[in-house]
Amino acid sequence: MTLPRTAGVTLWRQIVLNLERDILSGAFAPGEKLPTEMELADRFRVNRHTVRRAMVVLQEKDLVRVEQGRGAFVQDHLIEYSVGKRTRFSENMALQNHLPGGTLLNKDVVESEGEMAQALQLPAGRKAVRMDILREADGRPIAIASHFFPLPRFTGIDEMFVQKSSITACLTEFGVADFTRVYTRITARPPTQEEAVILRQPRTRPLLVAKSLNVDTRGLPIDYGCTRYNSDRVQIALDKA
Amino acid sequence: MTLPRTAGVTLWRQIVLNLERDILSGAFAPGEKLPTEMELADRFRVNRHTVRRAMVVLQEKDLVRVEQGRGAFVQDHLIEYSVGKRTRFSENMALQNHLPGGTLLNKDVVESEGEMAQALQLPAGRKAVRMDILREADGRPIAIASHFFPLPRFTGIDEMFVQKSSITACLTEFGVADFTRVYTRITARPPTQEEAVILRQPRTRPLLVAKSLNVDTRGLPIDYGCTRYNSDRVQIALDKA
DNA sequence: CACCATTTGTTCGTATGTATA
DNA sequence: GTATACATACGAACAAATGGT
Repeated sequence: MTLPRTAGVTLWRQIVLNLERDILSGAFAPGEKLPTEMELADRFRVNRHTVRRAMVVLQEKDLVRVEQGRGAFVQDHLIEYSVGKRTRFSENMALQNHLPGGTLLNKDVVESEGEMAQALQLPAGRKAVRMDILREADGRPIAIASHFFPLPRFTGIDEMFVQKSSITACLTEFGVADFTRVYTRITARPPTQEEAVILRQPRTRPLLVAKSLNVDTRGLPIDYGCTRYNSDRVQIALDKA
Repeated sequence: MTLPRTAGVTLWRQIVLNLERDILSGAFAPGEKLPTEMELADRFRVNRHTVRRAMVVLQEKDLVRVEQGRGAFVQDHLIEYSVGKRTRFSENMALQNHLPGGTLLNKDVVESEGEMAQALQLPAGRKAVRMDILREADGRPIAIASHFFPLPRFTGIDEMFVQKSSITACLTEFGVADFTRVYTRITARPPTQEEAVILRQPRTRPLLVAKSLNVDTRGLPIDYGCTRYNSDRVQIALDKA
């Protein structure tokens, strides 16, 4: 394909429009790898730099994402993770027609310490159950959630989760009929190697990190959590509904 | 300093406790560079691996952040950027005793297109004013905000911002007595080279990206924005107040 | 642009102590 | 006691990112 070099539109802009059309029309499917920059340069009969200039624009438009050494990929549809007073993982996924999943990666009893102790108002010396859960949607990993439940109140919740595989269901068993989100604080950082492997994402893509506290109906803290989302598949939504 | 190798505490854990104490006591100030891994290894008379192991733990505790090729730094206090129905930059900073600042980086008139057009409900062919603003707190850059105001309603708002340097004040002049946040969607991605330079951050540290829509009291969309926060200095807070 | 020193990141291999069956 | 498994600790080399010349 040879692009007209006479019209009032620069070559790189024509390439942008061309690829934009192909992506939006579905000729390149979401998640699919685009041809390499050299292949595109050959196809449009231009220099590779001209293609690169177009790719920068496509990235700004969130239509593609480029990974050094791997290639350019059509941006996947992002799962919207809604955060509000009543945030429940399963409900959240169901609302968007995603099949929720959860695997217990790790469980442990830890000393009260640092942020976790402060959030749960745990005095020094008291302990908490830590559970690391891999969150999945449609069979694909989307987040690693570390939850801390204060002891002795929630003794055995880890064993129970293996059975029920739902935190909400477990809490109900412990007499927590309802709970609400007190706060959520969101940051971003690169993943550790382990996190990248578990979430099946390149180390160059950041994590969205949400730290949150849930309390029961009496206002007692019951669950401090730190959830690390794959930022290629998830966006956090705050709708004022 | 030689660490006891006989006690019931492993070497790397002793190093964690040692550095933790020095950071919390202020012996290493926030933002300061720690000694290199080799220097710490010499100081504690251990192998570099043993120091690295301790650093992993300190990172998990959010006490330090490590940058390849540069070193390890004591984690700075994070500015909390609160997001809610009534989100105003200046108020937000003032509440936390930060001195707010804003510089107009760039202004432009753009065709309605993509997400922006959809959010502002702008038909094809209509235009909008785009303003890129560098947000600062205490003189340090914390975010780049791109705002889109629909035309013709807000003709000249860019000129006005140069005078007033406050979006809220400009909107008041245009008869917008009050406005509210309809939604905020948060993602994360690596910065472009330009963004990294402007925000004075390494390219290895991610941006927090918040896309948001504001409407006036009649529910008409007036401002679509895409704000890119330096994730080393800012965390987004959602308090249920 | 290339080149270099500094610093962190990764991967081999090796040795040792400490539980546990 | 012995065998096995696992975590701890050290050593050397190389890769990758950064910053300066």
